[in-house]
Amino acid sequence: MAKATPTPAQPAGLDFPLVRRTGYLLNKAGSILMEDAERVLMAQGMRLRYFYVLAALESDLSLSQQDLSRLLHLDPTTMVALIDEMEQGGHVERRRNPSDRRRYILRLTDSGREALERAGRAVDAVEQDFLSAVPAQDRERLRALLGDLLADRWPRVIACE
Amino acid sequence: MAKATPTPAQPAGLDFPLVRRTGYLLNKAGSILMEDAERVLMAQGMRLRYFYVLAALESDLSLSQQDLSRLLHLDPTTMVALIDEMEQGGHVERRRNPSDRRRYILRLTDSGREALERAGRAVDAVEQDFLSAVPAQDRERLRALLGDLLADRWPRVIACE
DNA sequence: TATTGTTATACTCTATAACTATA
DNA sequence: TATAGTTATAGAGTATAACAATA
Repeated sequence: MAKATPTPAQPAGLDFPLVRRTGYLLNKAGSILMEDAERVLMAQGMRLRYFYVLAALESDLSLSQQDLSRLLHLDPTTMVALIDEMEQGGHVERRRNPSDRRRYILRLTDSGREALERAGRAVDAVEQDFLSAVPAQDRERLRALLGDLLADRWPRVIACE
Repeated sequence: MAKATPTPAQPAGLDFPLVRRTGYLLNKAGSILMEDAERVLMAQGMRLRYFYVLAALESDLSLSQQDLSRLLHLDPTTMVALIDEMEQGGHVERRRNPSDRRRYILRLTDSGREALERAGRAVDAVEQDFLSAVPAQDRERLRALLGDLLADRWPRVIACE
């Protein structure tokens, strides 16, 4: 509110019709942020989707692989390979679920918890850098708006236990 | 402002730490919108990146293939295949640039202009549907915020000539 | 019969290197 | 020498189908 920006969302030096579409901007912002995060995490031997899995497992919900794949919108078969890599990296453990022996219960290891924290700090920095063009109040406003927009779009099933 | 939303960006039924990251929300919003648009455009024999190319060519800037690839952040070699398809579909024409015979000048055909309009309406509908969860004032606010965030991130070179 | 995890496989997308024609 | 466009090709990512173990 304090900022006087009567000008439209048309940035310096670039004028083509897509730039005035919220959808295109949303898409672009998301992919830029993803690429930046991926680049920073790579330096830690980490990847963005590893980070997503670690973050999802932080809440002790007894998630299975397919729970995870639904939650993160990844194919179950790619989740197999993903968890393979993360288990080999020592960040995640597979235990059989005693009450349904088809499923695993995935658990963070101590090393996984450390990696999560380290990656979290890196991703924080990337996000803050990206969002620094806008005052803090607007950053919070943006987060709230996005939360509202996505409220009905989260995956239905997050089966625990 | 009229809406009383003291609640954080934590949607109904889903609580895990990623959901409170603006970066994750941005990413998710962008990819959902992209998938929705792709699905709708498919029914017209259209694709989202065709639409991007058509929209970029609407402004008569004498863009070459590499201009386009820089503008849309696509590899020059994928741009070749892309323009091949669109030329075969009759939406785009390649003409040699007389002042630099290495380059093409890409032009919309009449059919391409029609396809652009039709696709534009479809994408409008998708965006409006996605954004309908939020009042019009906030939609405009969102667009302005995203525009500010991206102002410094647009590709440097948009050679016209 | 349905579901979880798994493998093998095919398909799409993207990136790399080498070539041509122009500059 | 450098650049625009092109081709061939390799690599990553993703999706499909079939299977074993369990429910």
